[in-house]
Amino acid sequence: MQVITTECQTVEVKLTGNRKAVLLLLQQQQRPLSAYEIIDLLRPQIGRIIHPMLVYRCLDFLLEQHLVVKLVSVNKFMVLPEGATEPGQCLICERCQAVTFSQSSNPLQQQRRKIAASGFKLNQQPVEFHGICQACQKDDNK
Amino acid sequence: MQVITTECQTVEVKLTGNRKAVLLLLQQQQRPLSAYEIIDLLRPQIGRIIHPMLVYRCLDFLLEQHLVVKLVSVNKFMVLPEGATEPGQCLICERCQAVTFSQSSNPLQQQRRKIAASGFKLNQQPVEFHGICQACQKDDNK
DNA sequence: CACATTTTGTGATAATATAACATATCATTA
DNA sequence: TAATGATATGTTATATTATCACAAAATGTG
Ligand SMILES: [Zn+2]
Ligand SMILES: [Zn+2]
Ligand SMILES: [Zn+2]
Ligand SMILES: [Zn+2]
Repeated sequence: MQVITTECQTVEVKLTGNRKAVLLLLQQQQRPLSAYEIIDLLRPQIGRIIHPMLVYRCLDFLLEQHLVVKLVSVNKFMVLPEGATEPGQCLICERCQAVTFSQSSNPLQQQRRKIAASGFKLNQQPVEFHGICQACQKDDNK
Repeated sequence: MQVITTECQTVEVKLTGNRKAVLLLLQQQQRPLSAYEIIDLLRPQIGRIIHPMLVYRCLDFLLEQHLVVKLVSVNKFMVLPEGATEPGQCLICERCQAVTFSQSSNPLQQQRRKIAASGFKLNQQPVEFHGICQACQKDDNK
């Protein structure tokens, strides 16, 4: 057993070797990774072929523990940045794929409460907004 | 050339046979379909094998024209329901996969303005919220 | 018509994700 | 400690979603 302190909670979880490796990688990278990027980055560390199933199973576990979030619109996984409270929001640039995570701001929290009041039970994953980031807009004007 | 009147605009587009078939199917079904569901449903109508590429190309065109929206978190495509103004929001049930489209309500519009003011240029696709619908919650309590 | 542009047809392949089943490890208690 | 059940891992195969590449056909324009 091992105590993990995250932004939103202190969890006591059985963090086996594989699960720890996936979590550490995501913590090091501080950016969203696809399952297959995780496989490629982990192979040198672990020193043998890693099957997709193994990584997906680790990710499922880490998602259940709220240690990791999935960006469902781009099929990538990330740890919550330092100091983040759930569930937050992400701005995803469709040009450069940059992802900016931030806390849910007031209107979004209000929207979530409104949805909850209607009887729909929201999950705890970030809401994903898609568009073009400021940098890419500037590039377009050149 | 052909004039199409949608919820948000009247577009004059060249709607070729394939594109028309995909659009009509989505209009008939009034629910989100995956590209491969579209292929399966279209085959009997068209009478020959339809390649994925063909369907994805039609969908790309219809997306560009804002005749269709993509639910990026579940890889499905739908026409906007009668009377919808863009960009709207969707509630997606993770248990039964039911999708409920609705207009962006006030707090969400406010949130969108806030994001726009920060310099991020949002696209016109619906924002997708995930959770468990009321019906599935009731089922769980049995 | 000649020519450029757009659309279509088609095969191959990439990227993402799960099913199924055998084996191994861990936890509980007889 | 040995038996047992629960959990985790290893592995192969397969399902699902999406794009690349290139040739042929249709369409628009002067
Ligand atoms: Zn949490
Ligand atoms: Zn960008
Ligand atoms: Zn539109
Ligand atoms: Zn449901």
